[in-house]
Amino acid sequence: MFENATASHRPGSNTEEINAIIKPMLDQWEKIYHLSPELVDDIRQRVKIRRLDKGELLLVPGKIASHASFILEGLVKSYYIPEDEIAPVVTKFMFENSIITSILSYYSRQPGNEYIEAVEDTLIASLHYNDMQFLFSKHFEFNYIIRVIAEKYLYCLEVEIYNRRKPLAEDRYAFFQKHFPYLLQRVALKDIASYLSMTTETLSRIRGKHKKTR
Amino acid sequence: MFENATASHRPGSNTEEINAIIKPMLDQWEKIYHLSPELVDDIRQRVKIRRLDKGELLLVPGKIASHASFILEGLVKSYYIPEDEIAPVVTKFMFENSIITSILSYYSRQPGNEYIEAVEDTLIASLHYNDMQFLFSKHFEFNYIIRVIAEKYLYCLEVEIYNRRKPLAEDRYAFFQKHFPYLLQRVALKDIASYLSMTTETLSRIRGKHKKTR
DNA sequence: ACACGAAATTGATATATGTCAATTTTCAGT
DNA sequence: ACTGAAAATTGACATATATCAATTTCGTGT
Repeated sequence: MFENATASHRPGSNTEEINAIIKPMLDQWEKIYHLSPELVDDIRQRVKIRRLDKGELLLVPGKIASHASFILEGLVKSYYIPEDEIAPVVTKFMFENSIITSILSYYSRQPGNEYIEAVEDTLIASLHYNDMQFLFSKHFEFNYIIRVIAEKYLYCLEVEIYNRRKPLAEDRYAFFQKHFPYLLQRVALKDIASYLSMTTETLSRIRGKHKKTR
Repeated sequence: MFENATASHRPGSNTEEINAIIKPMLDQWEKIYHLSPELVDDIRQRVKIRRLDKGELLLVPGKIASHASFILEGLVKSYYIPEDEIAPVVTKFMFENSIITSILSYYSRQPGNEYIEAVEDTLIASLHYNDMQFLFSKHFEFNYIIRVIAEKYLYCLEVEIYNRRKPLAEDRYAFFQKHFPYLLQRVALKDIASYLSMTTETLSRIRGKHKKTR
C-alpha cells in the first residue's frame, strides 16, 4: 500500500499542483475552521496522492490501516470475509469528500480484517497516522477540524445503526433508497444487499415487489 | 430537564467541592491532554451536577438533547419506541466515566425520539451544547481532548455494528457476554435482548442452552 | 459486435427466530 | 416477611428470510 512516493517528490508535482489537487479537501476543512498557511504547508508536505483503478485494493486483511484517506474523486467500499465463510460482508460505501480508513485497524493500530476496494476509478489524498498525530500536536486548530468531522461520522454511524435495527429487510432497503438514492446507481445490488444484511435474492424480491407497486 | 441550578450556585457548592465531584472527569481528560487552570475554571463554572434516581428520565422524546453528560457514578440506558409499536428498543448502555447524550438529537439540534433513563442511581456532570462550543472556541486543547474521545466512540460504534452484523442471535449474545460481562450483572435481560435485537424468549433459550453446555 | 462470466431474477424448500400463551421466578414496596 | 407486579422461562406455532437451484440479464474485455 501507498508505494507511491510522497506527492511532493513526484516528478512534476510542485506546490501549486498539489494544492490544486487537494483543493476540495482544504476547502471542506477551511469551512470548519480557518487553516493557517503553516498548517496548509505541513499538510501538503505530508499528503500522498494516489490514483486507484476500479477494483484496486487500498487495504487488505492482516495490514494495519496506516493512513486515513480523503476521497477526492470516486467511490470505494470496505468489506470483510467472516470466519468460516466465503461471502464478503460489505461494511461501508464512501465517496467524494469523505474520509475512508478501517476505523478498527486505524485506531487500534492493529492488523484488521477489512478490505478497502475502489468501486470506481478513484483519487485519494492520504495522510499517515503518524503525520496526523504530528499535525494534531503542532496545529491545535487541526483538532477542531477533525473533532467536527469525527462528530459528523459519529452521527452517521448512529443513523446507520438506527437503520440496521429495523427487523424487516424491506424497511432497511426503503431507508437506504431514501437516504442514499445516488448510491443505487453507482454500486452493485449484491453489495447493497450485503451492506443491508440481506441476501441478493431477498433484495431482488423486494425490488420486484416495489416495481409492481409503483 | 436540568432544572437544577448551576452547580456553582447550589447552596454549599464551592469551588473545592465541585472540583472534588468532577475529579474523575478532569482526571480522564488530563490523561489525554493537559488542562490549563483557565480551562478547568471555565468547565467548573458551566458544569451542572445532577443526581438521577433509578428510573428517572434524563431525556424524553420531543426534546432536543441540550447537554452532553459525563457519568460520574451509575448506569443509564437509552431507548426509543418505534412507530406503531409498544416495545422499546434499547440503543445504549452507558456507565461510569463515559459520556451520554442522544447523538442524533445533540448534533442535529433537533428534537429526538430517544429516552435516556437511569438504570441505577446515577451522578452526572452535564455541559450544555452552547457551553461546549464556547470551550471549543476559547480553549483549543479542549478540541484535542474531545477529538480523542469522539474517535474512541467512533471505534466503539464500529465494534457495535460489527457485532450487530452477525446473523445468529447466539453469536451476538456470545460477543456481548465476552466484551461486557459486568453489564450482565447490572441490567435486565429484557434490555440486553432488546439491545441485541432479539426477543427475551430467544435470549432466555440461548442462556438455557449455554447453562447445560457448561 | 461478440462472447463469456458475473449479476440479477425467480422458484421451492429449510430454518432461525418471532409471536402468542401459560407458568415460574424474582424483586421492590409495604 | 409478605405480596403483587414485572421479569424470566418454557412450549407450540407462525413467518420472514436464508439456502439451494435453475434461468435470464447485464456488463466487460477482446
